[in-house]
Amino acid sequence: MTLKRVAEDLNLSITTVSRALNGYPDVSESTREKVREAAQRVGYVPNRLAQALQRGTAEAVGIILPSQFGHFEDPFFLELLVGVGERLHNANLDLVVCAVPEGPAELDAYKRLVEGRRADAVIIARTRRHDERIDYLIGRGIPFVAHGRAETATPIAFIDADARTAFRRSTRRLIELGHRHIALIGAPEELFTAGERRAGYEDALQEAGIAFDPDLYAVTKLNERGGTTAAERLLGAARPPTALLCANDSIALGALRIARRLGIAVPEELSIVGFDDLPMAAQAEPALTTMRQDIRGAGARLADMVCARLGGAAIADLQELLEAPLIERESSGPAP
Amino acid sequence: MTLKRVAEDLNLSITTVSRALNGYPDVSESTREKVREAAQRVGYVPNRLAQALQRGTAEAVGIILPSQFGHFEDPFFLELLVGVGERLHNANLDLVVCAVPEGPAELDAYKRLVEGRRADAVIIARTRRHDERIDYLIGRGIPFVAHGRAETATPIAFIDADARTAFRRSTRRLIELGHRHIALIGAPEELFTAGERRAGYEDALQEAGIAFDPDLYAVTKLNERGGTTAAERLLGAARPPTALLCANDSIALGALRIARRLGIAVPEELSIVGFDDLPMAAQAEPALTTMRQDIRGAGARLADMVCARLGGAAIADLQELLEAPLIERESSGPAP
DNA sequence: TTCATGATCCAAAACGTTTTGGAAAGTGTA
DNA sequence: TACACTTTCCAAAACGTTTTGGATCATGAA
Repeated sequence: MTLKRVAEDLNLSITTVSRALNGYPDVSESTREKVREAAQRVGYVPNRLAQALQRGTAEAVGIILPSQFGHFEDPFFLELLVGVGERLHNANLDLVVCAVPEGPAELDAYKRLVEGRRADAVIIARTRRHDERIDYLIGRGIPFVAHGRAETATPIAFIDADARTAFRRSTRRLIELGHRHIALIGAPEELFTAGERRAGYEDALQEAGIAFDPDLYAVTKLNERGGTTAAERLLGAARPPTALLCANDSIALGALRIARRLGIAVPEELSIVGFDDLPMAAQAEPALTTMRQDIRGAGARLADMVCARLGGAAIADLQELLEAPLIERESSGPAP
Repeated sequence: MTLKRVAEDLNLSITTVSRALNGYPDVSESTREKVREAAQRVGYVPNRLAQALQRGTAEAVGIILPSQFGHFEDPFFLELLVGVGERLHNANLDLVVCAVPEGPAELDAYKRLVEGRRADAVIIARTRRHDERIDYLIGRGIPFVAHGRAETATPIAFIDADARTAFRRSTRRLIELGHRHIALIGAPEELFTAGERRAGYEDALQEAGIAFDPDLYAVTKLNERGGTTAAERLLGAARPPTALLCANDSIALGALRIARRLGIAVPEELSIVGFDDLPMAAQAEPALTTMRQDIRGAGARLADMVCARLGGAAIADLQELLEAPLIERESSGPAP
């Protein structure tokens, strides 16, 4: 059902029907009412493609989901997606999702999305320190908003958890509990957040006068398997740590499993702390101490920021750092 | 960069440029090469909105994600999404995602999506026995594919796990292990799959000459909390069951937690069986016996089916029932 | 020479919308 | 009456693509 048909039914011009429905003042109230009624009756819904073409804007934002995430990271992404999607829907913007394997295909997908005018802006997540996606987007002048920061020449719009502060606070708390041998299972170093987490950890160590010990530092993928292998190595060392700070809840859950397998009591012999506060963190046995991130809320803010960006807001006003408070549960306690 | 600009650069008509790029035979190889080169050089990417408008097809499929799923069900949906998305991307179709709260807004979102020509077809998941979404889509003649079945007057295209067979097999296995008091924590009865699961359970009971006992049947939401409350009630009864068959891994994990809290040993005193084989099922303590569903694979098939449907395939050829084999892990064993 | 044939190319219409720049008719004022 | 203004409407262009239905020209056959 098109505008033309509605216009013909009413013996009006397409122009008038269009303007009646869009609330222009140059159409009389009586015809406007007639048009509304007719449109309603025949079930007229504007063709968004035609609208978009005419307006020169797609009324949509794109997001890529890297399809080979480890399973245990998934809850993070879906939460983000739901947060973003719901808010965008309210703003009458569509969300176009591409699932592509990480790698060159990913960049290509962004290109298709925006240069093919399918999306006006994109959202990217899990930023790397040097992120070719961001370089590309900046180079092309494509509006985007990131979940996570990056090292870029020009500032970008982002929302991110203040992981540095959070990790400093958690480390300090562990020190307060008497721990001196605190290991960090960090994220892959190409991720921006990896540096933040490590920096926070080192900040607290330094404040307490504890030297950073490379043997107490491991790097691994942000999933459960990464947690198991890293924890296995750290806990098998000559002088094993009494506390394990993990970049991620998934990693922490993996560590928890290894501890159980090795017969190490948590938290009596070993404290474990995660990050994200995934729903399953509270369900773990023992319940996981972790730093909380409101992922769905971040998604909603991300959507708001995309709208603001499309509305011409300055990038400087679109940079948010969110608190990640420490939630102490059963997996952490005083040093043995 | 538009077709027009490329044409002007080359002193050719828009028609010729278009036809050159689209491989029509009525353009000479030499000009085709020139056009290709020029398009490449200036970074021409066709405007998909214009293409879509002209072709009368959106080249996209829609999917709704009901935004208030319980957290523990999420992995299911993301897996499905990734499976669908990846395959659609390969078919050069976009995936438009809407996140809306369940309820009337959901139907509205479908309407917007397809009547606004934003999507050519839609995918729906978690079908209900009488599903107003399906009625709507059939009524409007909108192509769709469902993950899950429904009771409809006309046949629909679907892919679904054969839960009835799976539950029959699992129940039979429990009986084989000596269980006679087997409880079922079923899904909300408006879901189509709820009936299937219960039917499979009852089939096996009947085969073994065991009467169905309403006191051993509970219904609950498909999430972890549902599992805890239902299990609490069932296990607190006068003659508690020795085995718990759950509609879902999430429910099973909730039940597992309750058993632990009540000091009931699993599997020595109580066997627990789930459904889905979520990644976390294998990680549970004890590892969960469950029926496996290849969710990502189902997503990929779903995408294939949508393409087939858009290509004019008959609905009768687009109905698939998938095996859900029993994966026996640590949470089930002989009856006490 | 004439005519059909093929090989290349192109103008224009169409998809459904929004917007521009009036036109027509009515109303009040001088 | 003549004029300006307001109200209400509309034709046509535009967005970027695909497709239809030729047009043009060279080639070879009759």
